[in-house]
Amino acid sequence: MGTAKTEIFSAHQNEIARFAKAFGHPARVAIVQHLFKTNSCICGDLVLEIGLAQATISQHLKELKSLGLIQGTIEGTKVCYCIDAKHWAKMKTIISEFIEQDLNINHCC
Amino acid sequence: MGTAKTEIFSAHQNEIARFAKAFGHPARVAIVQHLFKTNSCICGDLVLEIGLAQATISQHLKELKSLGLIQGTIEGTKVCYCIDAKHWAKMKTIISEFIEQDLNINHCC
DNA sequence: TCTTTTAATCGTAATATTGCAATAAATAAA
DNA sequence: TTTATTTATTGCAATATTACGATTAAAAGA
Repeated sequence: MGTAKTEIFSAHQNEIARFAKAFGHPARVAIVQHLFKTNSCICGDLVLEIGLAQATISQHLKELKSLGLIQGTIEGTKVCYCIDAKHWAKMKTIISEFIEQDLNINHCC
Repeated sequence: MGTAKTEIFSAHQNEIARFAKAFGHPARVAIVQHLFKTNSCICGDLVLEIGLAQATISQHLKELKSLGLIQGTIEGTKVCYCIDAKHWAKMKTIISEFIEQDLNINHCC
């Protein structure tokens, strides 16, 4: 237990959940917002911008990176992070389709 | 630790994260999809539809209900769950605005 | 080379989440 | 009233997540 029973759900359902989970923490929301705002960013910026320890930010960045939502390029001793447009668009399609479902006309309750 | 430091983030960032988190588990994704498909539903249906124990489904329903995304009406010994159109629309606006941000033209990496 | 800067990783503690059996609660049906 | 039927709640175990200090790794600069 403690583990989600992913095997009983469809690949699509799991994919929606994985993307949604990525945004399920305010730090990751803030990171993404900051990357959109500046369109390029070094990690140190984020540590100052957001009030979490460097190790914690690095961990959140790793999660976003593992989903392909952001991408990091090494620039000397710094790492330049930015949104990965291609994967972001894919996520956008999948999540939008899910949340923009229309209700049928007839309600029961 | 183990607790997210919500206090250092804006109300808006926390709200995005809370909604996203609700869809961060495939069971809740499946529940929502089923409610949209049938537009009304009893809990027992969900236990059969999804392969989780009754107690587990009840717990997931509670989480969705606490965010106002779904609503339950008691019908005898059964409970009729459905999407709460008003709150769903609010969530849709908030999440859409977040994921549909546009990238600036200039990329650094 | 030695030091500084920057980010990743490791180790660990605290809390949250997931899942389910058992039980309770509430209504319907016999 | 007694017995289903159905869902919520409780209690617990297992795993995941969050956070951070300490350390490591890698490159830049003195």
